[in-house]
Amino acid sequence: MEITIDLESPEPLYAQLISEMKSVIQRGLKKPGDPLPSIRQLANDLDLNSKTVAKAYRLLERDQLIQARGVRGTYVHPEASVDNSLDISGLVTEELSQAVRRLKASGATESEIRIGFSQVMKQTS
Amino acid sequence: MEITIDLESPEPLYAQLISEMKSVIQRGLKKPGDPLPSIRQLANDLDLNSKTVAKAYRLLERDQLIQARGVRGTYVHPEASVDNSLDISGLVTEELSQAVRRLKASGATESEIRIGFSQVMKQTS
DNA sequence: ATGTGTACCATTACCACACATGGTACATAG
DNA sequence: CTATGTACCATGTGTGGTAATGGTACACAT
Repeated sequence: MEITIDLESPEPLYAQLISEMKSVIQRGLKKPGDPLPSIRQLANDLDLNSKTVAKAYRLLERDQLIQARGVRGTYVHPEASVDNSLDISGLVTEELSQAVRRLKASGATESEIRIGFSQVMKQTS
Repeated sequence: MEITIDLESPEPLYAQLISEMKSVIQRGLKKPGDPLPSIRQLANDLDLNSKTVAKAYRLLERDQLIQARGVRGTYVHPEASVDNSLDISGLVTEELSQAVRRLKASGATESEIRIGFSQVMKQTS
């Protein structure tokens, strides 16, 4: 699986793992339908906690790059888009920067925007 | 000025002061054009730091509730709207909750939204 | 000269959050 | 029976931001 994790990097471990997995899939080392190592297996190989690997798998699945078939294991998504069309991270940045730009134009302070944001996140949770 | 500040409250001191000032103005205890105590004076009376009072005054002025005439003191804004029409705080909440709602509908996690938000705030500053 | 609003510099304390870890448990396909 | 993904419980650590403090300085109206 040619995956390396740098414990010294400021980049979160789960994020590193996501990048590595994306790279493996997009370079064709693993093709749609191919089985992937189990969470516990990969955690053991990379010397990571299983929860960390599970988090990476969970996000990769939501981005349509892998497919968790429950008890039957995890596989590369049958329609894994090499150019991930639904880039949720980019969507988040886009949507939020528009909102922030509008608010600043209305005279809102950065502090107020931060405070309002945390309030909104408290309510909706 | 009948203003009380609760040092034990989780509510920030400057926020408490803003609420109290709004109450005083909207109840008509201070009418448009009336002079207000100076920053240092009020800070001394309430036993607060002058920077804290200055912060409250600064935000109140931006909301058109008071009017700072520089060296000549601070006064209740001539057109202090009892129902503050340009409620920036409300605008912030409105705009942000819409954005958050859209993002959640797209499958974004609360964590991702928080991360994206802080990234946006870093860039725009 | 005095007091005004304002603008910098800085530090301290606190709190929320992300990150990562560990343990346990469950239903189920093989 | 074994291993799978998943879901809870919990803990510790580090980081970043807010809040509040203090000091100093400036231009200026009275």
